[in-house]
Amino acid sequence: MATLMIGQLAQRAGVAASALRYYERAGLLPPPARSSKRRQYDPNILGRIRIILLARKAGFTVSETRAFLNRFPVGTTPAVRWREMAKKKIAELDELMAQVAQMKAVLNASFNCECRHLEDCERLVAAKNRCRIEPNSKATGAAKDPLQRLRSKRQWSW
Amino acid sequence: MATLMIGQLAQRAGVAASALRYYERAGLLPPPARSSKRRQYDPNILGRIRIILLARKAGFTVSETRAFLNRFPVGTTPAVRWREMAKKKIAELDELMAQVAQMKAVLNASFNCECRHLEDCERLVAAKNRCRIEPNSKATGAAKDPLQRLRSKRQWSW
DNA sequence: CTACAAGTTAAAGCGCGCTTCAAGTCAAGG
DNA sequence: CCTTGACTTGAAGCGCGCTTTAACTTGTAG
Repeated sequence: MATLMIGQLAQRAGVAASALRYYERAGLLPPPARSSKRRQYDPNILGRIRIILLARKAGFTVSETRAFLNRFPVGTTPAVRWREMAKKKIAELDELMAQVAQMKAVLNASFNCECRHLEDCERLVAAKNRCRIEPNSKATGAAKDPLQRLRSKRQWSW
Repeated sequence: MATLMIGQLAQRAGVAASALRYYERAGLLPPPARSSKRRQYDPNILGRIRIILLARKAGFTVSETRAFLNRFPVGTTPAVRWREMAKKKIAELDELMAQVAQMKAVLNASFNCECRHLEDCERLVAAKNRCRIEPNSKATGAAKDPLQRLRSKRQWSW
């Protein structure tokens, strides 16, 4: 019955209050009622938040999640919306998997040489021999942004 | 014999001149000789550039690539350096694969409901029934940053 | 009445790998 | 001499998903 303030809602949903404000700005959450400027949430909104988090877990961007929520013709059932978007997302994920597999191939196939110094490798590479063996060096046409980011901590002070 | 200006080198290496300057600042490429402020490259540097690009293709960050090039005890052979770093990177890639697999699982298992409206799903979710089925909802302890980015073009004007 | 906790906004920050821009320098060709 | 084009630098920009900060307002407890 009682409405929730943003902090309480955030706690129940397991996200930061700032994230909820962000979702509101981004059009994922409807602007709630206010009591003297403060947001007063109907507890039912938790269902929606959980769906948003589910979409994020599935790999959808915020923008895609917004599309899922409000960009389909009215009457389109959630299941239909989801299946349509999931299909595309799965295709993207499959391509990502392929790129990752390619990286692993490069990791395993390169520098199986016995050069003592990097300079030797450089010369071999230049001479088209291999120190590396890019498994199949036919133009793979990889996306410019292979994946990017598995980053842990930064350091720029070497 | 003739030295190369940055534009020519960039063309031969298949990268942008700005990238070469960036690599220099980042410590991947040694500062070349200069003729009236302009960089004059020994063509042999191409070997090094190709190695840098190979490392990037393998999924190493710029910082990791720098480590590969100059952070090992002198005398460590390229092969040993590579294998050590590749081992860690492969572990990271495997975790990424696992996360992607998890996403696919969520994509396939969710919204297999027959709700007509999202509100129905929200209520079901709230009632702990499922519209979604997170396959095994035991705490998976996923990293906060699942993967991120498969982004195509932006739009923020919805 | 006075603190304090929690809310509010707009704007800036982060991380990564470059790219792009502004403003200037310089060499060679006509 | 003047143009043209390639180079130079430092700083800022991009994209994403929030978080953080600064500066302020409010309700509530004591």
